[in-house]
Amino acid sequence: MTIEQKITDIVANAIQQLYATAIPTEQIQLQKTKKEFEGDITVVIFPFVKAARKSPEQTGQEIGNYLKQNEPVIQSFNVIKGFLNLSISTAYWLELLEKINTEKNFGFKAADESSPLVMIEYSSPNTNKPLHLGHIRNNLLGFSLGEIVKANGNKVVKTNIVNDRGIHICKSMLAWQKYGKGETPESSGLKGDHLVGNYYVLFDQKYKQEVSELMAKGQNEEEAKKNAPLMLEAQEMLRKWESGDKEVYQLWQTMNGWVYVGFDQTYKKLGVDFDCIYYESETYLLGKEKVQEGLEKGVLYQREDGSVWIDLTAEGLDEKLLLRSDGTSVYMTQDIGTAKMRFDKYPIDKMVYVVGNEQNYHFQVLSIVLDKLGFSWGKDLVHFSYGMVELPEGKMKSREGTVVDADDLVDDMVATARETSQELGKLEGCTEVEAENIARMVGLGALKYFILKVDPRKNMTFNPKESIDFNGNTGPFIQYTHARIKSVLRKAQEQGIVIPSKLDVNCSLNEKESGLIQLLADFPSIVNQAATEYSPALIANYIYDLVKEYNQFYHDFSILKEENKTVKELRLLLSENVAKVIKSGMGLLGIEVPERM
RNA sequence: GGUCGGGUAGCUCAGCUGGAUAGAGCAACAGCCUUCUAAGCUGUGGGUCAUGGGUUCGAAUCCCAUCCUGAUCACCA
Repeated sequence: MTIEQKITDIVANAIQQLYATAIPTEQIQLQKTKKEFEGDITVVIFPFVKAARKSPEQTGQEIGNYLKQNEPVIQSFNVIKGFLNLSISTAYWLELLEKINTEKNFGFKAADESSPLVMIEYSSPNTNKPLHLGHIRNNLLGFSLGEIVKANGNKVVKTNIVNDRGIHICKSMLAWQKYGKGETPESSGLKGDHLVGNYYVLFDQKYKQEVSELMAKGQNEEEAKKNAPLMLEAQEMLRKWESGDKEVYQLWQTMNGWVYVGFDQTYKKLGVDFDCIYYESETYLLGKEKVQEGLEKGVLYQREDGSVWIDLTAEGLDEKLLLRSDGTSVYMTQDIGTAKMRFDKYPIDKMVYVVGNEQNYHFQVLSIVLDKLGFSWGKDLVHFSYGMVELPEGKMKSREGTVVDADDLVDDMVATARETSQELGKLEGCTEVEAENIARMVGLGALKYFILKVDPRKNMTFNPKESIDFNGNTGPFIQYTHARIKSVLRKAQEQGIVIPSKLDVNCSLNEKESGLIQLLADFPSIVNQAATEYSPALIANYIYDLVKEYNQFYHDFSILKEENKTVKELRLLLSENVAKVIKSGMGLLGIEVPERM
């Protein structure tokens, strides 16, 4: 039972005793006491004044008195306006810290056999271009959500659906075939995904040329776009692919292979991974089957031209296409097939799709479609819908070359971290390998934290001209604090100090210390909230608060030079546990923390 | 036009299940290293919380309207 629950109960009793009124516990509002007032926990009195028929101040006094008499943990109180500020006893805080210290995975719940299985789909790249900043947000959010859901006692399966087929893939294949002169990653030294991406861009350029030529000859834009030879060729290529043309298929395999090697490097660099990867080329046919089933069941209907639709007007939505008139599949079809494949393999209790908010409508429809097709989890699938990453000028546009490449960005961040470390002379005495590993952690930490600290639902702005900060509310600031604590702990060990797990009950506590313990104690509920709200940002902001508070404490009080032994031990134990929570919290964001930096 | 988001300091963002004088960081300026890591700490300036109404003891937070902005409404993915 937490102190908050305890106080809530006693406040309810107090109101019952003092005013003979039963008050629902939801009406008992507790909050942390603001810094400028004395106390740790504050009870908001306003909701009770009606029952008390007294002024807020008087009511507060009466309830305060009752609490103090009936709960030894409450040491003193004061009432300011309608707020009852309670000071909690030192003994309570010390015990709380001891308890936190005993839990190695403090704040985390372990999953067992009977835990629900949550599948999280994220990343979901197209194989025609390299990953960019938008994908980075997706990948970081997906990975972090996985960690958070896991930490809340669920089994998690991370999955990825690779969009490896379709007209867009054929475009880069065609461009390579026509203009590539046999270029390979080996021959050019380019990363495979970048190489393929170049041909996708090239296709677009050549295609635009053709379109404008046709328009010059008198065709309107729509006609020209349809009739451009390159587009016709690409479509022909897709048909050949679908009919299993050997040459096309081989080209497709070769080029996708290049891309996968590139993606794997990027994923590895980002520190994200998957438990199972699906490929659209392997699932889209299954989707078609499932659509046929739906047709037979009468859930779907076929038009005269052979196209298959679902009518969602009863749900307030439109009619939605599931199969084209020529029998080829669309986006939705593939999702249905992938869903079936996953469902066959895993006992999925909850499915989470990490996909941008531009696809809100798609998932609204998908949920209903899956439900109608008989997937038990279809109805309450979660579309984790996150906002776009925008540049100061607006949306990133690959055709205009304004995309921020994922590999470049990570490399830049690591390089900046490396330079900063050198400038500050922080890594003297480290081996080159250690120094490089720290630069990697810090550079990546800066990028990851920058992205994850903002509310995922909101669009965010990234300014490539202003590099991501390393000071203030940033990943490196948090990592730095962790390194600092570790440094103190190392020194303590060198001095032969053994940090006790039991503290002297007579140990005194200053405000920073009790405040830190109180913050530490919040961690489990933050972890829980992050899962129910699907928000890594909550974790990020919490850790920042904790770290900010710790740095003030660190600045104001010395630890190893403290003369009072019990106080010194307390501060060490406190520091150790702050480091522990920093590390596990950052772990939930997929951010590593160094021992020194 | 329909549907769904978003509008908080010069900039990037917290706060949004209603509670005290709306918070951080960056940028600017001024301080703090013979003391456990200054990637830190302290201070100053900076706000009609888009606008107008409403509900309430109390509204950045809830409701309504308006304005601005984004996404979406494809036989694209």
